[in-house]
Amino acid sequence: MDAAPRKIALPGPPRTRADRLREDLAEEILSGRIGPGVRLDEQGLADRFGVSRTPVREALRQLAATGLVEARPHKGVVVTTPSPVALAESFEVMAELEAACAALAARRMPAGLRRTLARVHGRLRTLADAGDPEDYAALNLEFHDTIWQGSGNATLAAMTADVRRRVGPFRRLQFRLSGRLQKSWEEHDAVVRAILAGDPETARAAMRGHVGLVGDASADLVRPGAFLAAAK
Amino acid sequence: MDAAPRKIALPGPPRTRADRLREDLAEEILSGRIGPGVRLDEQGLADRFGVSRTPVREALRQLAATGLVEARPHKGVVVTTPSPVALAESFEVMAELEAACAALAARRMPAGLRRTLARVHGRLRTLADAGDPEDYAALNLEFHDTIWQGSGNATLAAMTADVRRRVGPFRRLQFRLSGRLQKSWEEHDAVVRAILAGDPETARAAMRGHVGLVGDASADLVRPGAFLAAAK
DNA sequence: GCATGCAAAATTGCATACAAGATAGCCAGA
DNA sequence: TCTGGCTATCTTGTATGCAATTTTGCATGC
Repeated sequence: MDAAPRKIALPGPPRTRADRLREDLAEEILSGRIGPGVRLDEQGLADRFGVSRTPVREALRQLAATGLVEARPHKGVVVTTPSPVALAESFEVMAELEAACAALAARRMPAGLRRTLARVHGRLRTLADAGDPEDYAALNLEFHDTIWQGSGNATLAAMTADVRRRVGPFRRLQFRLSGRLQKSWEEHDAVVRAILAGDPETARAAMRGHVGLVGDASADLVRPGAFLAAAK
Repeated sequence: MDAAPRKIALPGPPRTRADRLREDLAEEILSGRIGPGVRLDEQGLADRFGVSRTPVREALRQLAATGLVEARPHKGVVVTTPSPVALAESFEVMAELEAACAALAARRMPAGLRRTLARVHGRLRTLADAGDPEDYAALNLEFHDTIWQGSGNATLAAMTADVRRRVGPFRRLQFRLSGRLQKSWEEHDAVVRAILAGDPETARAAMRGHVGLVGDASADLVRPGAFLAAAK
């Protein structure tokens, strides 16, 4: 006999409909498929996902608690439209958090992660030379993730990753701009040197400058159209 | 005619049962009245608050999204019991956030807030001399809040206040310890001097040291009994 | 005495029904 | 024609009932 289970038993706990809905909606929002200001109709979502309103409401409430959507009593929920000021503040927070990660990493990043960091940094150099914005952006995330891990503070790492995810739809990735890849790599290089040298404050300053530049804390980095799309 | 409304019209929007439940439960958890590890029974809460399970569930889902409670499918909701490691990490995050606030405040705190800061600082001096831990703790919060506002970054200020609130139940306030008030005030003094002098990095370092000491990032600052109470 | 398996109870997840508040459209009057 | 208010409709908030899963208790066998 075999009777191999038709459904592959995933390791995770049995997931509920509301959980899946929450993740699906979050993904659609963060990917930009559902833009800021769009109203999320409960019955509409229920129909679309083939469930009742109850799990939809629970998913929306969780998203509201994380700030991804805004819900006002009896007035429905809409995808959050951050003000330019709020966006600039988020970028500044991100810069400070990333900088803190770098500083802590400089103090206590384990040898294994240091080697990983150096390796990723080296591969980024190749991609920068090749001028490949797509792959550079992907590996760039891994670069930062390595430093988050290197902070030795999972809570801080999670917060940093979360803020970065949230501002993601509003960043304009400038990697396509001529020379931006090279400049980014040089900024990375300063961060890597400081971390490997065990110099926290230099690492912090270098990282803050790097992130602050990539997502400069000014209104003009808002992705054009994001707010227009939000306007009803 | 008068017909004065019997219910005072509060400025806020019409609140829903789930909202009130969420706030009430959050308050009970953060105040320590509902300790870590305590199971939150849906029907029990519904009976206690005189509502049905539906708003209770929505409140619990929101609390779960913020990390105050943990919900596993079909297994109920329990008040989050942070591990000693997670707690230490949170304290470290708090120190970094407070330090970032101080650094930004040193750069751009408006004159009005600077005067407020100086005034609060002066009153704290009086309370420290008088050796009044209660009032000192209260005004100490105002001291920090002034700096949060002074950062000019409402997002950062909110994050910092939130982290502080969450670790609140696990801090052991050492203001009662002899000499602690004086030492705290001296640390404050270094922060205030750096902010008023417009020296961001000195302010950052001073604040990090201050917060790091008040809630020292080591396991022994966990309030004794918090985990014992959690043990079922 | 202890482990194992089954059944019943309890609890959570979801769907449906109803209530309350908000929005929109219409009609009356100026 | 425009304005004000009223009603109809729609959406959300809450309650209730049922389904699904977990847990508990007991009986049975070793």
